[in-house]
Amino acid sequence: SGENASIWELADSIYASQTDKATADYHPTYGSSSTCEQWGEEERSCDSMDGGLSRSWGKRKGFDNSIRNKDSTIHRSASYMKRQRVCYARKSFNDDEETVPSNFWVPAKTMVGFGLPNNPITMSRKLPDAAIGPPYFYYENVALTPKGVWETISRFLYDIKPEFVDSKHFSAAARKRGYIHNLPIDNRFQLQPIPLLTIQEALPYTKKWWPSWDPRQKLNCIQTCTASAKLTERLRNILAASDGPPSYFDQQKVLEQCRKWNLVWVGRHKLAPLEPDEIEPLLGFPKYHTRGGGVSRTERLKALGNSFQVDTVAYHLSVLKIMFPNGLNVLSLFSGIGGAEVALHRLGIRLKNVVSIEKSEISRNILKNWWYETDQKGKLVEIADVEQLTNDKLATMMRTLGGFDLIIGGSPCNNLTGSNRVSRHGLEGTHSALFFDYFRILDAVFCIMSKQK
DNA sequence: GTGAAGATGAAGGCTGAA
DNA sequence: TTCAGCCTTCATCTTCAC
Repeated sequence: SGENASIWELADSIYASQTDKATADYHPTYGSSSTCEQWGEEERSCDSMDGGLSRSWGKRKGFDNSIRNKDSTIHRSASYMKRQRVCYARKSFNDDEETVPSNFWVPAKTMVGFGLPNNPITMSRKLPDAAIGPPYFYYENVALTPKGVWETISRFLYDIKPEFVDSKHFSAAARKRGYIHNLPIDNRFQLQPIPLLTIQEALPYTKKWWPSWDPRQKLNCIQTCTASAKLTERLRNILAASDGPPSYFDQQKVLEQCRKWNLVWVGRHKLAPLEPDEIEPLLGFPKYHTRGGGVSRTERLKALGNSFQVDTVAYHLSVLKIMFPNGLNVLSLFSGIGGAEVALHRLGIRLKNVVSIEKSEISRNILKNWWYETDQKGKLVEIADVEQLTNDKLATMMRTLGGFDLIIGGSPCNNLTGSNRVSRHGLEGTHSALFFDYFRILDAVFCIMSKQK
């Protein structure tokens, strides 16, 4: 700790102190003047809409202005990414060395973000001028990316530093994610009912069969793949082979698979993976949210594995309720099965107009079904391809709707997650490069709305 | 064509002992 | 302070049965 400590170190420290019921008297200021200057405040101006990148794209430190006039796909080129990396290296050694700790971008171990419902942290943060809303935006992705990814994301998103949160604080399952947003952080509140925080509470039928030698209280991160029936059968045979408790060796072998595949105890010697109906409430969705419409179990699991943890996101979005008593116009990018929409709805925030961009037809149908089932009064516009949302279309749409109050989404993590053994290529990866479309659209919205003021 | 099953590790944070 | 060992991770691809 100390003056040079990162906000997460401070948050960690405070959280630990509060957990220990010790007196904590920290009032750290996020982005104090020195830090803010170091990270640069960019002039918010919008001279033109060429490519919609005028607000900050061409003004990134060390960024080649010639790039901004090229096709939007240019940002995915290897040379561009190389330039970015060089830019970062230079900046980190020259500009920020003194004020930004070397581990600044490492998520703090407890991952409590700017506090939790039962342990709110009293702090204020000063956003860079260019980032101050409205409109408000909220960006999400996996916390444990290859090195350098969050620095890049943060730099594009107006130098706002990410808030890392593990959803194990909101759920019985872990989900380590980073969030960058320009929302206020005071007076957040939690969704009701308060979620059940242990496996045995969330899945009470497992309690009867849970052996004393399985110490798990929390599930690991819910992913897109699931264990096969044959694997659980093999584990059953191992366990059934011994009369009494299994040997220590067998216990460790079984526990390794339990952790790897998030297996739970459903009978004597019987383990099973989580079913979609069980995952939905763990992630804060209504039960059967992804059911129906001919969606297979595999597709449901994949869609759920790619979604938000609703309680976590809703806690961050809760500050919008008092700010927008009449509801919100939402631009939802990479919507998936509608984690953002469900979070806002559960918070009691009216959805006036939602423009949703989602590639998967299955996910679009799930969101559409939820929209009608919950009797939404607003209008839902679904778009399949993010690249089809050109800046001209965006401008037209915003004129019709009166602008957006919230731009929210988590871009694909396929090339960032540690689970990917084949193509963990960072933001250069085919899927994860779509982050730059998130930025392109966000920046265009900022520009259009600043013109309208 | 569709869905299930199985094979495919590296990266990076955390921890505790030296 | 260092380092070995431990742990976790919004996945991808091929094969095979139906």
